[in-house]
Amino acid sequence: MSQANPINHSSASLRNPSGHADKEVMAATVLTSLSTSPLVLNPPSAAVPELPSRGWKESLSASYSSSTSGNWSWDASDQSVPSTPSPPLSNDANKGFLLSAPGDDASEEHESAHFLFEDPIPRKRKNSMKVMFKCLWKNCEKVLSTSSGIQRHIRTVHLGRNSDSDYSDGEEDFYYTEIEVNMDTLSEGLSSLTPTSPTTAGPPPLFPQLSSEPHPLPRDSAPHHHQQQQHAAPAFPTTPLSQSAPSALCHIRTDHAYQATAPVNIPMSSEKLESENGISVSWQSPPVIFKGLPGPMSHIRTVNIGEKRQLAAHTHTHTHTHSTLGRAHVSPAPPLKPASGSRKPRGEAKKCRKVYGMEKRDMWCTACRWKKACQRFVD
DNA sequence: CCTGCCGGGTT
DNA sequence: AACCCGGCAGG
Repeated sequence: MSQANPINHSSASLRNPSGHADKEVMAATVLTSLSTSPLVLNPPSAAVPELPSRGWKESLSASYSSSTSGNWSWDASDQSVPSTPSPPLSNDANKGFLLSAPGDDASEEHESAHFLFEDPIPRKRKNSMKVMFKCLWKNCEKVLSTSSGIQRHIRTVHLGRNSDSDYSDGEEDFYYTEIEVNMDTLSEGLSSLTPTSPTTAGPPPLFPQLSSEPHPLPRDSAPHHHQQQQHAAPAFPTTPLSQSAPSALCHIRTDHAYQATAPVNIPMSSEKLESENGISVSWQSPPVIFKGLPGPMSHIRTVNIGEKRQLAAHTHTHTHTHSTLGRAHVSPAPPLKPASGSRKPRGEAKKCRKVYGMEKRDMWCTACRWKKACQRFVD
C-alpha cells in the first residue's frame, strides 16, 4: 500500500535538479521526436500542449473528443467514439509488423503521421503515457512500438532466425523491455528545444524492478505509432531512447526475465544514470536484472513471460503463523544423504521474496510464489 | 526469528 | 501442469 503506488504521477522527488538537466532534456528530445514522428518534418516543438499531469483523463476525454481520428486507443473504453471510419487500429501487437523493417513501417508511420499532421488543433493527448518495446541486446537499442515487432526484431536480427515462416513463440528468449514513457514530462522538458537527432548515446536504460501499478497492460494495448530508425543495421544505433526515464516516469518491463543471467547490479542512482560517462554501465548481456531494490527511482518493474498474472492488489493476508515448530521430527528413514550436499547450498542472491517483500508478492516470479526455487534470481 | 525451497498434496 | 503449502535447512 505504501509502495504499490501506481505510476506515480508527480514523480517529484525522482530526481534531483542537479546539473544534468540537459542530458535529461536530450533524452527527452529523442523520445519525443521518436514518438511524434519519425520524419523530421514535424518538429514536435510545434506546440505541445501541456496538461496538468493530473486529471488528464477527464480533460482529455473532454477536449480530445473528435478532431482527429483519435486513435490513441489506449483504452478503447474511454474513447469518445469519434466517427472513425476505419476500425480502431487495435491490431498491432498481434499483427507482428516490425516497425523498423525496411518496408513495413510505412503503414504505421503513415498512420501516425497521418493523424499527427492532420491535426488542426493542438490536440491534447489523452494519455500521456506511451508504451514502447525496447530491445535489450547488447548494442542494440531498437525500440518498437509493439511487442511482436520487437520479438520479430530479436528473432531475425539477434537470433538470426528467419521470421518468415517460423515463429516458435513458446520458448524463445526475447530480451526486451516494455517501457512506458510519460510524454507530458517529455514535452515539458523539451518544449524549448529543437528536435535534433541524438548524437550521443546515453547509458543504457536500467530497469530495476520496481513496483508499479497493478495494471496488466496487455500487449496489444500498446499505442501504435512512433517508431525508430531503420533496421538494426547499425551496430550502434543512435540510441533512441537510451536513458529513458524522464524525470517523471519510465515504466519498463522486461519480458522474460527468467533465466536471466546472473543478476547484474548496476550502480544506479539517478545521478549516475545520467552522469557523463554515458555508456559506462556494465551493459553486457541482454537480460539484466537488478538485485537490490532501487531506492526512490522506482518506476520500473520486470515481468516474466509467464507472470502476466493478475497483478491485482491481492493484499494477501498470508501471514503464516508458523506455529508448527515441528522441527524435531523423528525421521524414520533418516540419514542416507544423497552423496554429499543434500540440500542446495542456498544461493546468496536475493530472491523475489527478499527483493519485493511480502506486500508485493504478486511481483514475485511464479516459482517463488509457489515456494519453489526462484527462477528470476537464480544463483 | 527469517528466507529459500524440497517434497508432496490439491485443483 | 499449474498451483499451493507443510516443513525443514541454513543463516
